[in-house]
Formats: sequence, C-alpha cells, structure tokens
Amino acid sequence: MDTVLASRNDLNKIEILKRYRFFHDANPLLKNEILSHSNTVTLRPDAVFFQRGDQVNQLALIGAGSVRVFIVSQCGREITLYHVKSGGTCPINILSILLNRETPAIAVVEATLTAVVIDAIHFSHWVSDHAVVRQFVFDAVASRMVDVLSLLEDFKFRKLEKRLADYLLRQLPESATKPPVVNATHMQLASELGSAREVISRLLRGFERMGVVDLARGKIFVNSRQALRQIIEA
Amino acid sequence: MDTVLASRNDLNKIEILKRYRFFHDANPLLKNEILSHSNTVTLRPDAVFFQRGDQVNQLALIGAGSVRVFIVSQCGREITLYHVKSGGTCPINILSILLNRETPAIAVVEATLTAVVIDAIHFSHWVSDHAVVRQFVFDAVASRMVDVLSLLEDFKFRKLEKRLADYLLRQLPESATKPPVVNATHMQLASELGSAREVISRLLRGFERMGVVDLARGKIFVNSRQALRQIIEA
DNA sequence: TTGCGTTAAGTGACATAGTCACAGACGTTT
DNA sequence: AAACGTCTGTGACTATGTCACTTAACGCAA
Repeated sequence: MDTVLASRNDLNKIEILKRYRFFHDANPLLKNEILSHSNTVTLRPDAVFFQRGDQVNQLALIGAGSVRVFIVSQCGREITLYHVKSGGTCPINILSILLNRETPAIAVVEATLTAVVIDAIHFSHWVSDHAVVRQFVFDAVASRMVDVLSLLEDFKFRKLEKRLADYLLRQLPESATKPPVVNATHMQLASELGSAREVISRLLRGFERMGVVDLARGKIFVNSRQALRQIIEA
Repeated sequence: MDTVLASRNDLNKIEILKRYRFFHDANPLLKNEILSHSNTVTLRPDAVFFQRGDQVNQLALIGAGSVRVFIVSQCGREITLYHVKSGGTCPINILSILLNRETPAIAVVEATLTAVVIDAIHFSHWVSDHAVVRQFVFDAVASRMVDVLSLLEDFKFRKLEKRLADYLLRQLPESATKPPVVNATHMQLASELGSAREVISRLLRGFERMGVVDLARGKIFVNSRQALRQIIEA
C-alpha cells in the first residue's frame, strides 16, 4: 500500500461504494462516516498493492480493474490464489487489517485499478459497531477460504491436463471472436495453475496435435469447446 | 454433528470454557448465557464430527482430545488440513455456522473428545453483540487461513523429503523415550503430508539406510535429530 | 502353539509433473 | 536488416504418484 498513487476522483466514490452491500445497507450516519474516511485511488498495471510481509493498513474496495493475489517460491514459481475484481475485496487484506498481521501473499494490479481505500482504524471500528459490515467481512473471508481449499484439492487431486482445459474453457466466454481465443502466454497459464511453463507448453502442444486448439504467440485459439469438455470429464 | 453422543458432564463445562478468552473476558451476563446455552459432549475416536456437505448447526469448543480436519479425493487419498485440540476451534465449523454453508471438509475425532457445543443461533447472536466473541472468531479464522496458505505453499514448493523430516521432528518433543519415537503408520504420515503411502515408505527407507531412523511396524525411531535438521536445511 | 485373518510395509513398472539448460522463433525497435 | 527481448520448443533427468502385487508383522482364537 506504500506505492499508492493517491488521486482524488470523488465523483466515482459513491458509485464504487454502492456496489458494496454493507454500504448500501448502512444507515445514513455510517454512510457519511464511510464517505468522509475514504479516498479513491488509481493504480496502474504491475503496481504492487501489498508485498509478502507487509503490515497493510488500508482496505481496498475495488471499483474497476483487477488485482491478482499470489504466492511465490524461492525459485520464482508463482501460484495465483485468486483475482479480486469490481465489487470485491481481498480477504487477506481484510484479515491483515483486523489482526495487524503481516500478509502472507503478494497482490499486484492486473488491469488498471480504481478503488476506494479506507484506513484500517476506521474500518475496524465499523466492524465492531455495525452488523452489516461484519456480515460483509464474514462473507468475503469465508468464500475465499473455501476457494483456497478447493484450490488445494485441485492441486493434489486433479490432473493438470483437466485443470488446464477447465481454465481455458472458463476464460472463453469473455471473447466472442470467431475462433474463440484465450489471450495468455504459457507462462501466465502456468502461474494461474501453479505449474511450470514447460509443462503447460507440452500439454498445449498435445491439445494442438489433437486439433483442439491452435497456438500462436500469446494466444490459444480454441477450435472445439466440446473437446475441452471431454478432456475435463475423461 | 448428527452423530453426537450427548452426555452431560457439567462439572467440566466451566473448566473447558475458561480456556477460551472470549468466555474468560465475557461480562457476567454473557457468561451466564453461554453456560445456559451449551452442553458438554464426549465423542469416541473415529466418530465423525462433520461430513463434507453437512450443514453444521453447532459449534464445538474443544476441552480434551483432538479432531482431524481433512479432505479426500475420489480415489481415497487424504490431506490433513489441521488438527483442532484443547482450547481450539475449527474455523470451518465457525464459518459454516455463521454463514449457513455446507462444510467443504471432513472432521473426525482422533483422541477421545470432550467438548462444549453451542447451538449456531446462540453463537451467532453473541458474535453480533459482543466484541470479545468477534475477536475470537477473527483470530480463529485468520490464523487457520494463514495455515492453509502455508500448507499450499509447502505442497507446491517444498520437497516431500524435507516436509517429512520436518514433520517427524515436530512430532518428537512429545516422546521422551530413549531412542525418540514417532508412533505413526506410513499411511498416517502420508495423510498428514498429503502424499501416498508408497512414497513415504520409499523416503523412510532412504532415511533408514542413511542411519537417521530405524523402522518398525507403526513406529519410526529417530536416531539423530541433527540429521533430520540437515535434511530440512539441505 | 499354531494357524489365520488383518493390517502394515516393500517392490517394480509405469505415468505424471517439475527442473534445467539450452535452441529457435517471433515481433519490435533502431 | 540487425539486434534485442520475450515467448515457445526440446530432451534429459528427477521427483512424486499410481497400480498391482508380494511379503512381513501382529493379534487373536482354536
């Protein structure tokens, strides 16, 4: 949070906050307090939101863009834990704030980020005083806890081939081009799936030889969603 | 929680509750309420505390014994997420209660369990009304969230050999016998480390050939803690 | 005590995944 | 067109997981 490029853009603040139920359902008094103790900030891609070991002291409510939260091994391999997008919050951010703990992961901006940030002290008070805020906190934390658990399950119990096919399929809806395409380098896919680039390359080549996808630099063209589904089920 | 063998043993109730800070710090009114809305139960080893998919409606505060919380693959492989012991609570239990969610894991009694159980409705109210209870919830959930994250990191980034040596070393303090011993089958170790029995057997045999341990049925005698430490560091 | 059934542990062959050290291919910039 | 950085391909090797067994140890009962 040290690298925040503060920039006031209060026109958006309410717009962003309105996406959060705890704000929407807050009584007028609390709403005012939230508005007066928050700022809108913008962060460019690759900006570090927080580093492993940081003592985070601000909570970010995402209005636009996205943040990738991940962990890194000594040798540089990454595992993406989750992405936080519009309307969301990072549970690690929340827990770090409420307990004054160092964060165990890294958060980096992917798509240019607009967010409302709140100082830890104020947010803590609201958590104490208002049930709506508490519910928000529990929801955010619980759902991600479940996410991380199923991530763990995936890692240990599912074949990478299936996880890759699954991932590709889930990225598709966003692109409506003729041969649907996933824009990602093998390296990015590896980070998302917690694997190594070479392994992803091998699997993708396999898919290509089967005619399921076509490969280009930074692009995976999907010829048959059906085939991907079969790989997942197999 | 359906398989709870209810048994009243109110002598212990206060004893157990006193180990929980939120009870210790509670005002007399809350204390009374907690006492009147809780029961002491005993569960034998292998009793299922909750099953994946269960809608848990009671919170357990452990007084004695322990519970193992884990996930299972289709083919039967297990990964232990954590153990809950005296003075602890299962965060999945908490989240499941506060959000009415199905649990994503299984909890089974290891050592005969004595616990105080509280109905979800009452506990939810206390969370709403009392800061001490909230703090308890946050602490319990946050610390385990971090646990699960580092578990994930371990799985992906550390060699099994090191994790095994580490695990053995951490089990040791409990036994003060001549050649210190870890009482566990290879299968149990595999479950703890999220691996396969055969793999653990291979590694242990390796340790044995190096003279670091001696193996017997259900027992691993550790000849040199120092050597284990070296394996971990290497 | 012997025998039997159960559970624990050992084994080899094979499959999947990760690591390392490169080489080549593509796109951009100059 | 040359040069650079990034992305991708490749082979050899290690680590881990899987499968189908066998063998060994223990616990109990006849």
